[in-house]
Amino acid sequence: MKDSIKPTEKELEILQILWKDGQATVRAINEQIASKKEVGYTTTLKLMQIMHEKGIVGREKKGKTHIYKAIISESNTQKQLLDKLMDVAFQGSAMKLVMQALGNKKSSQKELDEIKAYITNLEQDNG
Amino acid sequence: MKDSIKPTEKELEILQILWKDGQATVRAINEQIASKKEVGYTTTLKLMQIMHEKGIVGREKKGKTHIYKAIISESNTQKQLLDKLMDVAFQGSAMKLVMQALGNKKSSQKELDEIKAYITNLEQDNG
DNA sequence: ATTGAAGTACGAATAAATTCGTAGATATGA
DNA sequence: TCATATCTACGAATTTATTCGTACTTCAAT
Repeated sequence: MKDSIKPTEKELEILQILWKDGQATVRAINEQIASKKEVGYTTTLKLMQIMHEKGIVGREKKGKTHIYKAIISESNTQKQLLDKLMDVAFQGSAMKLVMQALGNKKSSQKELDEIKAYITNLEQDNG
Repeated sequence: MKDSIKPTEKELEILQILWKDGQATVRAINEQIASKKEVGYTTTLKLMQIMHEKGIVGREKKGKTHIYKAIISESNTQKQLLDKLMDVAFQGSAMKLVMQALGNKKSSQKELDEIKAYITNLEQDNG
């Protein structure tokens, strides 16, 4: 559970793809990223090598190619990032953060209902 | 409403103090920051000068001293940061973010109730 | 007027993140 | 086998953020 690594912004972009697809080659990831904004293949490669050094991703050799997958979990990473954001921008208050997030966006009735249900559930867990 | 400036982490630390206190001198801010972690006066000064150049903070001369205050609003900045986090870590879903935030922390009954009330309120606005 | 404490401006060192070129290794099909 | 397309490794340039030293200015108290 010790997961105090903080991925940089570009690293997160890669992680999101890995979380979504389960695993991927450098080329596959580079293609997805480059479809939004031009970026060289070796740039992505280097990033992934660094992430590997840091222990953020694992890899396995298949022929001459490496197949990567995320080592740190999505939810754990999300938790870390939320905690940090709470700290640096919401005076440490999770509630302020949640309210701002809810207010931000026109949420659909369905989404709001889901959240209420989720909260009710939390309350039951709490006792 | 145009507020597309993205403060860095250290800038945010300063902004939080300005939002909290309304206004402050470099010295006052440096003292608050330095109480957590040693940092030179001119470091804070430089940061605030840069923020001034960027238009993040305004200042007014009082004697030989500048009195600073935030130009960008707290809630607008929070919104930007949340949007970005949603993008880079929650596959763009506000709901995922909110649920994760709620689940993160043992929230008190009272806090959860506040949120439910807030949601009910939103629903009434919507429909 | 002089001096010292406290301010500002500014250049530059350092650190961290991002980007990419080049060299060399490896599989594959002609 | 040999050419070539596709990989990896790695050094290094660039960019952005952070930190601080030094020089100069300004106010206030003697």
